[in-house]
Amino acid sequence: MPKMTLKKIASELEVSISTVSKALKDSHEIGEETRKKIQAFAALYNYKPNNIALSLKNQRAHTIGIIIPEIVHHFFTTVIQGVEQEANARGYNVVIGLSDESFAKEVHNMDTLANGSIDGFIISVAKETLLKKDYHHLRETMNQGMPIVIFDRDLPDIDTDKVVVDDVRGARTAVSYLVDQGCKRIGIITTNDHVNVGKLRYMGYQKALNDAQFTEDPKLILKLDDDMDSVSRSEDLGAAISNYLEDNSDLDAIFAVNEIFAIAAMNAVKQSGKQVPEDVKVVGFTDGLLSKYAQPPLATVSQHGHEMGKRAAQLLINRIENDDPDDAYQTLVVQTELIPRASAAK
Amino acid sequence: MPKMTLKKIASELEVSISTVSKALKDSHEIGEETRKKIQAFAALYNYKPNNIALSLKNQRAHTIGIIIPEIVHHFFTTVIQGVEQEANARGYNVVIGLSDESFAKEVHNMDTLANGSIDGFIISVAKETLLKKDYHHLRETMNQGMPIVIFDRDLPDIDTDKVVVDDVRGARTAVSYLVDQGCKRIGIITTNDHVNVGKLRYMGYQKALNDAQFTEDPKLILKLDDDMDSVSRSEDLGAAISNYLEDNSDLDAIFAVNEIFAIAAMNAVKQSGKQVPEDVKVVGFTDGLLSKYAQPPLATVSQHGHEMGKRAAQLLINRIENDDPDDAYQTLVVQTELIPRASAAK
DNA sequence: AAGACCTACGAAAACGTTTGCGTGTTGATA
DNA sequence: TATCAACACGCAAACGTTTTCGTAGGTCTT
Repeated sequence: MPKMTLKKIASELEVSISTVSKALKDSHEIGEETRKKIQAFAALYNYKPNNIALSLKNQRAHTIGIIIPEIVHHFFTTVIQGVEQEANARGYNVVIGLSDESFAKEVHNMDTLANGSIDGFIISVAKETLLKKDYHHLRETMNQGMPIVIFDRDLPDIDTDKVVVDDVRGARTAVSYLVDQGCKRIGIITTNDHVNVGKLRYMGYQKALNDAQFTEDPKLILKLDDDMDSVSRSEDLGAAISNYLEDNSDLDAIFAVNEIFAIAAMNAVKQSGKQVPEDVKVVGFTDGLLSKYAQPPLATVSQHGHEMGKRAAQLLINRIENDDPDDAYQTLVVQTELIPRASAAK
Repeated sequence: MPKMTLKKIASELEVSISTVSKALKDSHEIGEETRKKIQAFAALYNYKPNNIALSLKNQRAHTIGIIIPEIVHHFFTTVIQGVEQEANARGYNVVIGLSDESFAKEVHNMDTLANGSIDGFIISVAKETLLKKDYHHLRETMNQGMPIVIFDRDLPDIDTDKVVVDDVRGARTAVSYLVDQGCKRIGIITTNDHVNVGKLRYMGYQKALNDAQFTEDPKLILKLDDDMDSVSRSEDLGAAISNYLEDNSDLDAIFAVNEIFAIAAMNAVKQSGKQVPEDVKVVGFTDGLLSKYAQPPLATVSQHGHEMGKRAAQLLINRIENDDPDDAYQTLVVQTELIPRASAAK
C-alpha cells in the first residue's frame, strides 16, 4: 500500500481531515467511536505523519547538519557518533556534509543545507578555509538566524558556540611526561603553522620544554605539509622522518601532533635500528585504532571525540530550542587525557 | 537579516508571489524591468528557496538515508564517502543513521526517517537483525514505495537492489595466495556463523584448501564471538589467539576475516617469538589504516568500500528517479582485490 | 418553552513553493 | 474606431500538517 495521508484516511472514512488529525492525537474533541475507528484504520495502514509537512508547518526540521573535512578519520567518526547519539536522544536526525578539506565544497555544502533542511550546523572547517581565512559562509549563515557550533578547529574571528580541545595543555602534558621519563632530547613532528591545532600543539611542546628548563633546538622540530598524513603520501612521510632521524642521532623522544605522524615515526625509528621505547620514546595525538593496536602500543593524547560531539550537539540543540539571542555564546573546552602506553614507557 | 521568502520579497516590492517566483526563474512572462529589480533584491538579501517547501511540493526530498551498524569503522566510512560523493554530484543530501548493531535502533532509525524526510535507503543491517532474521521493517518500508539498497551484509530473503562483496572469492584468492607462497598449514580466524560475511569468507577458505588438495583441519579453525573486534575486548582477543597459536605450533599462515583479527594475530605471533612473515604469514580482510601502517604492512583483501558506496547510491538514485516498477532488481558484485604486502611475502 | 451550554465535528488559514490559467492594459491592425 | 494579439502580471490550487474558530444538533435548566 502506498503512503497514507490524513486526506486519504479522511476521504476513506468520510470524515474531515481535521477530525482525523485530532482523532490520531487522542483529542477529546472527537467522539470515542469515531476516534477508535480512525485510529484502527490508521494503524492498519501504517500511517505516519509526513515529516516534511511538519517541518514546513513548524519551521523546524528537527535535523542538524554536521560538516567535517573528512570521514575516513577516526577522530571525526567518534565525533559524529557523539553527535548522532545526543541528537537521536533528543529527536533530531543528522545529515552529513564532507568538505574534503576544500573551501569550495564546504561553502557548497552549507549552501545546500541551509535552506530549511536543517536547524543548525556543527562544523569543523576545512584546512583550506583556515588558510584562506574566508568565513563569509559562516557569517552569512549565522546572519540568517541559523546557529552554528564550531568544533576542534577553532576560528577566533568567529563569535559563536564552540567545543574545542585543549591542544596546548594536551601537548604540554604529553611532552612533560616524556621529560619525566627521563628524556633529554625531545623532538616534535608537527604541521605547517596555518593548521591551528598543529600550531597549538607545538606551543604546548614549547611550554613543556620551558617548564623543564630545556632550550628549544630548531633541529629537533620537523614541520611537515599538512597533507602528509594521507595514505598516498606515506612514503614521503617515512622518508622525511628518516632524514630527520639521521640528522638527530641523539634524539631520545618524539612527540607527534597526530597519530599517523606518530606511527610513521615509530616505524622509522625501528627501521633505523633503534628500539621503541628503549632508545626513543614516542607519544602521539588522537587515540585511534592505530595507537591501540600498534606494536608497541602507542602512548597518545586522547581528545575524547565522542564527548566533544555530544557536547556540540547539546549546545546546538539548546540554542535551537530556546532561541534566546541574549544567551551568551559558550566555548567548551574538552580536556584531553594522556594515555600512557608502552611506546613511552621507561 | 532573517531568512527571506518569496512572500517577503513580494510584499516588499509590491508585486505578487508568483511574479517573484517567475522572475527568479528568469521567466519571459515577467517584464525585464521587474525581473531585474526582483533578482537584484533577492541577491541582495541572499534569498534561497526553502527546501522543505520544495520537498513537500515535489514529493521528493532529494535526500537519501544510509543506515550502518557502526561509524567508527574504516570500511563503513569509505562506503559513506562513496555514497556522499555520488549523492552530492546528483544533487542529493545524505542523512546517516547508526544502528549500533542493534535491531531496535535499526528499526527506530528507519521509522523516523521513512516519513518523507528521505527518498530511499542504503543499509547494511545490524548483526542482531541478522541473528533474529526479522526483516519486517525493510518489507514495510518497501511496501510504502520507498526503495532500499542493501549493501555488504546480504539478506537473501529480501528482494531488492544490492551491492555486495564477493566474500567467497576474495577469501579464496587470499588463501590461494598463501598456498602459492608455500604455506602448508594455513589457519583461519573467523566469526560465528550468523555473521554471514564471516561464514562466506570461511567458505572461500575451504574452497582454496580444496583447490590445493589440502584437507581441512578443525584445529586450525578459530571461531570467535563477533564482538571480539571491539577495542574493549582486545585483551580477550589477544589471549584467544595466543592460545590458538600454542595449540598449533606448526601453523605457517593465518587468514583472518577482518583487519582487527589480522593485526591481533600478527601481534600474537610476534609475541610468541616467531616472525612475520618468515615463520608465519598473515593475510587479513579490509584495507584500512591498520593494514597500511602495520609493521610489517599487512597483506589484505580490499573491498573497495568507496566503489560500493558509489554504486549503491547510483542504484538507489536511479530507482528513485525512474520509478519504474518493472525495472528488475539488480545485485552488483564488487570485486575484491588482494593487496600483497610484507606480512605475506616469501 | 426558550435560552444556555455541551458535544462532535468541519472550515480555513498557515508554512513556502511552483505553475496553469485568467485578466487587464497596451499597441497594432482592419 | 472596434477587434485582437501580445505582454505583464495576479489568482488559486496543490503538497500534508496542525490548530483556531465556527456551528450544527442535542441536552439541560428554569
